[in-house]
Amino acid sequence: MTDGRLRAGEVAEAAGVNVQTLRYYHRRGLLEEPHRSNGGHRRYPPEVVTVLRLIKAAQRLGFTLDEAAELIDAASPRSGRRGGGLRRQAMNKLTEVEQKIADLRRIRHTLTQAVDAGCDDLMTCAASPCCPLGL
Amino acid sequence: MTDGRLRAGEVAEAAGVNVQTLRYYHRRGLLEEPHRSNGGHRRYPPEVVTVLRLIKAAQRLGFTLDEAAELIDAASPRSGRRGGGLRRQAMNKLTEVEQKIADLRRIRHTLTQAVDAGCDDLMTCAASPCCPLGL
DNA sequence: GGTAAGGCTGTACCGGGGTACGGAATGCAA
DNA sequence: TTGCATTCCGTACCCCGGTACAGCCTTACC
Repeated sequence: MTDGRLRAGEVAEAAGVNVQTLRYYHRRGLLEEPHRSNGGHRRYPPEVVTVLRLIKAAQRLGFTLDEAAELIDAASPRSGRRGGGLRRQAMNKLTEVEQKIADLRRIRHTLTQAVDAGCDDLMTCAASPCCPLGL
Repeated sequence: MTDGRLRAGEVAEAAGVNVQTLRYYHRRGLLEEPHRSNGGHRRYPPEVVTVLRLIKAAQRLGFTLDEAAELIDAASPRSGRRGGGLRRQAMNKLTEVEQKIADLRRIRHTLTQAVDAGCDDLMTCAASPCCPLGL
């Protein structure tokens, strides 16, 4: 039946995910259950591939799956609370990312100090007053 | 018996970890099993608190528990392969941290673009040729 | 209508870092 | 010595993001 609907394997292939991952996303509520064939096989509309790509893009941007679900929900035309959702969440995430960068910079600084101190024995280093780890 | 040895709860309290976490670290091989009382209770030497603080510091620096175990092992005076271990691992981790910072900067860039685009409907945004998410 | 590829379900497992529970035994102070 | 806090041990469970397997069923194509 060439009705434009896709089988699970085709969706998975097109989106670059595992078929099991599709089921996992259904369980997690990230994807709606599609219509089934008489035999119980899922027949996906092609749009689901875009949704999957969105999820993957959100993950790359540091969103968790729950956050990705919220993003998709906020972006859904069927969602009552349209407008501002995506933008607001992206801005919040931007703040988180800034914070992570700052944290990592501090970590980098500490590691650099540890390397520069030529500190090669943690117990001795930890006991010394100049220990960059601040124990 | 005031012999300077600490009970599990005292160690946990001093190091700011859960008592269960001590047992977990023993299982993971991060902490040596200490001497036991006649009744089988662990009596820790005070130094173990420093080791725990080292583990926590290593975690803050982005090391996994396995890596922390290696660091402690490399730092132990009883370890045959002293010298260079800590420094080398710190340098490796430094490279990883630099990479993470670069990744986050790219993410920040993309998020900024998404916010600037005022994109508030993912499906529409994804379909547009100017979509910063690059779907 | 046969057959192979693909899909269905439930369940278990991975790794990382723990936390919780229950029942018995110990430790310690009054 | 009594009584309460603490610790013991094994085991199970948590979150996160999946992945794997077994055994059966459907679909698609020849």
